[in-house]
Amino acid sequence: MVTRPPRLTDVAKAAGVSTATASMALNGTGGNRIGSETRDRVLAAAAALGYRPNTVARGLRTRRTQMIGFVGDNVATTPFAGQMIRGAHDAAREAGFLLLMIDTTGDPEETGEAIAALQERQIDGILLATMYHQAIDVPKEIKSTPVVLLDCSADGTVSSVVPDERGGTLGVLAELAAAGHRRIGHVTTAEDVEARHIRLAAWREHVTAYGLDAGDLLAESPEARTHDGYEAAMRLLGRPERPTAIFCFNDRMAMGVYRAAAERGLSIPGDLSVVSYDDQELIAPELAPGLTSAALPHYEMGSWAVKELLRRLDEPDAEPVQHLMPCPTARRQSVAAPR
Amino acid sequence: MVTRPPRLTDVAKAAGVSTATASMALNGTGGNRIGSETRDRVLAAAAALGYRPNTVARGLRTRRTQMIGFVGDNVATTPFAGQMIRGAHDAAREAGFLLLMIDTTGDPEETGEAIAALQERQIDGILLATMYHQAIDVPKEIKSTPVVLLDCSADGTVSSVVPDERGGTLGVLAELAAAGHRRIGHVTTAEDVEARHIRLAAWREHVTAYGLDAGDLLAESPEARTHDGYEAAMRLLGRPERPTAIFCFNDRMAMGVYRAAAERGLSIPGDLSVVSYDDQELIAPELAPGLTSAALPHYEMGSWAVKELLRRLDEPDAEPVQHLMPCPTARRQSVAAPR
DNA sequence: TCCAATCGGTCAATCGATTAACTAAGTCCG
DNA sequence: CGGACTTAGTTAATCGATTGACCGATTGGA
Repeated sequence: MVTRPPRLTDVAKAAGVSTATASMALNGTGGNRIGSETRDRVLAAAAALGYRPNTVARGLRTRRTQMIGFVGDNVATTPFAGQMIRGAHDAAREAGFLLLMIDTTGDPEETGEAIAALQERQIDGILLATMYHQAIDVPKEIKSTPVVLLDCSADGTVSSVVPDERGGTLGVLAELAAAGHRRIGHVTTAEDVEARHIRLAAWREHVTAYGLDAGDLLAESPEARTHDGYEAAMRLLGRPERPTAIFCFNDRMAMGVYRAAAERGLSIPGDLSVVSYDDQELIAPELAPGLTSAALPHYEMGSWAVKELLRRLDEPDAEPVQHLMPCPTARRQSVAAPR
Repeated sequence: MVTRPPRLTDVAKAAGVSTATASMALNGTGGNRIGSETRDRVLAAAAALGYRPNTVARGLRTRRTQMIGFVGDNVATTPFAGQMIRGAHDAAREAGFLLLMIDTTGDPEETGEAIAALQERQIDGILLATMYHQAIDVPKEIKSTPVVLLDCSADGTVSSVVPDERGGTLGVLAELAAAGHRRIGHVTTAEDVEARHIRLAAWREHVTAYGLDAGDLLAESPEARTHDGYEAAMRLLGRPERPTAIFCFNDRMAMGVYRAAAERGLSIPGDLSVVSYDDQELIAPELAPGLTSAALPHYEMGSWAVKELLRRLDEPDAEPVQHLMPCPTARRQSVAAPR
């Protein structure tokens, strides 16, 4: 016998009340219109029947689906920023929301379609996430739907959260400075991304404060892969007056720097200290010696974004907030005093 | 002026027909009851108004939400199996479905709650995924909801897809055999997971076929992290008659094996060939030399699972299928002929 | 010529909740 | 005693689509 799941009507009938009463009793709405004895009867009936509200029906009536759309460019599916989803997921679930996820290639048209698909499903709000910190245009498809940007920022008309790249950079550089380093090199990518610019600028500021020529200490490669890091480091370590420490654009490049150091016969951290950015879980702690790295607070950003979104659902007219999330330094063994 | 999105009524009015007609025209339902001229008028009106159906209302009526629940234990949020989601996501989207994701810690009670939360939302089916290939009990909460297991298997009453670990193992071992290796060691974990058992058994079968004693060639560590691989390899390479090649339980352990080889003064692949399992994108291609590894077909499994689920939505009485997905060998530079 | 089938639609019930408007009974107080 | 409140509910409209039942006008066959 196929029994369909119980409806509110069934609960109401079992408790001997109207569906209106049952609804109010279960949801605690309607102020004090429901007697406590009646409420108990309804609750008991619901429990006995194993009643679970049909949120589709509820959503139709209330225009709230308790679902948040998560649109990301390769965020969900690449190893890098998964913690962003985890953070969003946890914060959402805590508030009784679920994440409806769409991953895109980053193509604006595709993003637009994704947003439309989510809006058809009447999601309550949208999280727009990118894989790397960057500036974007908010798609015009989002008109009335509340939105929060994750790891990207726009024109200031919507809330957003991005990592505090400058703070993170100064953090790991301070680590080196505290160990006594002055000649700190930088190995970076030539790609035109926000992260590169900010990290580079913060590093430049730091070294020029010591009166050093940043040009002597900078090495750049076309991309940010292991091999690019290797190449840049080989060049940097081949210069007449080599740096005593290197700050890498990210952990992947740092892996290449480790390789280059080994090839040049330099031990880390004895001959060369290395710090980096991203604190990727599959790299930074796994390298030997463990890599000191500024952590991208993916989890915290995801969580913050959901909370901000929920806040805006309650107060649609609140001022948009541009949030900078701190990047704490993950200390490991790749830093020591220079020889 | 806040204009609410157009409803079917608006389209019908604009086209001068009833909502019934408009609905049928837009959905192509009702056979040939709609004249082609009328249909065009409706379509034009819908396009002009920018009409998008409210899928919540539709879902209430049709009992189909075009959403699939994805329940995973840390799957979504760890770097490892993200491609599983990607595969499921793409296959779902192609069929007009979206993924409603819940990540759990693997705790059965939590999983039960996750399933209930999804069922409340009237998802059409559920994908139950685990991070590593393992046997599970299908939660009893899933009664009437169609379900497909991803990277895990159960009692055969539901469809499932898991990697063909045996085939994958034999694949990389064949690679070594073709290069001329006989004494092939195995570095593995002591954890009680399906993957360990199958890979170990396939390896044992392979080496005993040469009349070798598997015990001489096996080294085990408590877990499967880099350091565990390092320790096991150090022991294995310290034995009197060391293997000419090592098959590692996974890429993480292989990283440790690389380190051990370097420490013992053995070059890869000159003195020692190494093959592994998982083909993790942040490890296998990034090591030097690139690591030959049996790839876990996460994407394909995710995609297969969704297709199977959709099939079962159409034919609920179809026989459940237990699918083995092949693990192709990713060839790199870590294999050469023995000295 | 007349009945039945076909064509091209419309009407109204329905999915399962929420909630504004209403009601009936009891209470309070001048 | 009577009007105003309070208490504890009920009735019925509503959200926006889908779809079974129905209907009037043609067409076709006997």
